[in-house]
Amino acid sequence: MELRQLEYFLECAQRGSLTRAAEALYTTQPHVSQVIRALEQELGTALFRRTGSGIVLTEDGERIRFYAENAVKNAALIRDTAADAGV
Amino acid sequence: MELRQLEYFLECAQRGSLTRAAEALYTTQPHVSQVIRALEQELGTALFRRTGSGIVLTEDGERIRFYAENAVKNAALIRDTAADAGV
DNA sequence: TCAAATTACGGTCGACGTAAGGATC
DNA sequence: GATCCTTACGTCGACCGTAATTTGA
Repeated sequence: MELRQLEYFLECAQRGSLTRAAEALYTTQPHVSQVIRALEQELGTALFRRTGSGIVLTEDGERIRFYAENAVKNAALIRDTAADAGV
Repeated sequence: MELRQLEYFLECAQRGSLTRAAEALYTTQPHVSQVIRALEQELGTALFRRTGSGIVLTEDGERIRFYAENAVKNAALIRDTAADAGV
């Protein structure tokens, strides 16, 4: 598991679409699909249900979302702390 | 920034030595050195002071440590949540 | 049938190891 | 001079993009 995967996951969860997430992340939709799928395989559970017109969080996905946000937020705090220290 | 870098950082901080951290992480000491250095460059600040007989956290390093622990802990919670869901 | 996701595949860049080179006590 | 960290360098695998295929309303 890596932070980038979690960032991709959160963007997908927020937008409800791999295509929109890919745009927001400045990458391609197949790539987002690969990253999410790798995360699901690593965790051994589906995070989204594919609906044919987008994606919807599964229960597992919703449970994980909070922790993913925390992890990403703490990474941001690290960057902020380092930036403040540099000033 | 990636979780693996933060895990390396925490192990180094805890052991006070790149060599010991490398053993604990099942990798080589030059690799740990590279990872830490890349993190320091990305953050634009030194996290450790090199003493010739090990390493010591700088003030910036100490400030960041707490957030790194939080990020890694939340990643662990994600794994736990997924594992419980699988049961 | 059409939009959205998946699979296949290839190039390139980074992760990681080995070997050699400083630095500090 | 022994021990620790750093630099240099090579290889192999992963990341990410393009193209083709599949899926579901």
